[in-house]
Amino acid sequence: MYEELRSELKKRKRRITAQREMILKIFLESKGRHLGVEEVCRELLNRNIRISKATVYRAVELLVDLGFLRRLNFGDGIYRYEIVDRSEVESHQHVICRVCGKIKEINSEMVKKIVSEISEKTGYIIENHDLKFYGLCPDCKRRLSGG
Amino acid sequence: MYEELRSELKKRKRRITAQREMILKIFLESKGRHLGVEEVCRELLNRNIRISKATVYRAVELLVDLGFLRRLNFGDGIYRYEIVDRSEVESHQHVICRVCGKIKEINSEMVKKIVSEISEKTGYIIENHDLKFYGLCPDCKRRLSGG
DNA sequence: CTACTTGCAAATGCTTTGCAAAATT
DNA sequence: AATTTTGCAAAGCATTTGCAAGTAG
Repeated sequence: MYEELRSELKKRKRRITAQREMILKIFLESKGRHLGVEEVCRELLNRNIRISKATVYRAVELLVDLGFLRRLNFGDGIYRYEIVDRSEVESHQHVICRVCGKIKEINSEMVKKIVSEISEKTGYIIENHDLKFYGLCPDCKRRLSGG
Repeated sequence: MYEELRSELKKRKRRITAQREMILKIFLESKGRHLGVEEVCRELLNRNIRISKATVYRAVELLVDLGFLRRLNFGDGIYRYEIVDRSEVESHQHVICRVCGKIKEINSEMVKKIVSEISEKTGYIIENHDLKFYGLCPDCKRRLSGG
């Protein structure tokens, strides 16, 4: 993935820097997590690396542009990012527990159907989607009903 | 709807005020639109009513709590709100044009199926969802390909 | 009269930006 | 050497909050 980052940067005449590679590394090593800028900085500090917040903001924006990250918005006022897995054929959706905030990723078989239904009904070309489901995770369900 | 607002406010021992009713009125008269706080203030000013932004923020939060409004997040850093139509049996989804920003509401028949699929697969109790589809609307499609 | 609500201005919190110093090409 | 990137501090912007004055019950 680092090689791909380097070649993308070259293609766009942007520079290869240690900061950009480290930030991508954090995401590669945190698969399945959804990190905000603050958390990226914390992960970096855990590895004894200090990169300024401004640089992290600029790097994640660039990484989204280059297609390495996807920007997520769970409605808590913080933009979070996740790595885009290029081997992933299907998209995934997020299921979020309203009590503990835990996020599960799933892969519904129905999504392709829904997308073609919508594009037929509306005439839009659907390029992208953002599907979130909110509710109670099994643990919180148990905790709340069990006592 | 105003009567329902009054009775909900009474039930929760919150006060009935002209500001709260006016803000609800704006939404009732803007069905199908997705207003942010700034736009609500502008609509009020169009009617020669001045309500402070702080009050609008507090009112929409209350109206969401009471179930009259739904908070939306289209990822542009602004919370928008839409009226909750209680006669509406089905939920609706938003289809957003990435060029002109136009938002179409649709009602997919597949949503119920996807929700039950997800709740089976994950064990979550799904209470709510937020489904957005991004792409090109027919107009922008024509404009972009046609020249 | 009491408690809630409003409006203002200030504060907050995330994100962006200007600029000089540092790093890449 | 030229140009981009970084880090810092300041600015920006939507939203929230403290508080005195106003209003509903």
